[in-house]
Amino acid sequence: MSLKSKKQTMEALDVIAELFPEAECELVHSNPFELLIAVVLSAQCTDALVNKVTPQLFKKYQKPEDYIQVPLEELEQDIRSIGLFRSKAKNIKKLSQSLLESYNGEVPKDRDELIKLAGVGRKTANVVTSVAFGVPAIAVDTHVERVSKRLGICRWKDSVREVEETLMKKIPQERWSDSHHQLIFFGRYHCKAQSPKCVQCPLVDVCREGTKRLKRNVS
DNA sequence: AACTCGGGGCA
DNA sequence: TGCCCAGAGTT
Repeated sequence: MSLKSKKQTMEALDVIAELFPEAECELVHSNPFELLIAVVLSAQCTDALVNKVTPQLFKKYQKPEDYIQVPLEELEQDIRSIGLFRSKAKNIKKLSQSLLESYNGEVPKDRDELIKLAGVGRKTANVVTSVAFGVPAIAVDTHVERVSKRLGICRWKDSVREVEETLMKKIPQERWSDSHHQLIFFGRYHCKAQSPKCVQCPLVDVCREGTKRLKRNVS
């Protein structure tokens, strides 16, 4: 099966953009440091869950120093209602330490620097650079990966890195950030992992799974 | 490449 | 009440 061309990819993305024209980062934050913490917290849990703890959290902790000074158990307690809180608390303390030691307590704008921080991987680094600093980037999370594969924008067997590279090749740079958010919204609310809304999907005929699902009478 | 980590949310 | 969701780190 041949890969979808640039033109076909952009046609599909235009349809998605029409469905979610207002798509943007859903993590509540008011500066790059808060965003970084929010994205680290959001690993393996939903943005909605993170948004429940961050208002109180950001009131209590504003600077890297605040996270360094607090006992680990207390920070764990403050984020207990979201998953993986132990490792996340440890990572936030480590990350804050690195920020102070190597970056004067500021969040670095360079993706390769961000990725060195504890708890920060490709996805987190891309979100922070693009949302906080306006650097064009495509962060590949499970939604982006699933949608890209179902629509044939990339190959089934592609790694996260390959998905990212393919998307960057097929999408003009000025649309990276918008498309990234629109793909996430499309995956989260429409092209869901288990129960995608194929019946009302404008892209069924393009999709590798859609028509099969409809024939099996799966909505 | 496969496995682990830990909760909330929803059927 | 048990299944589904969601990245980074480790081996």
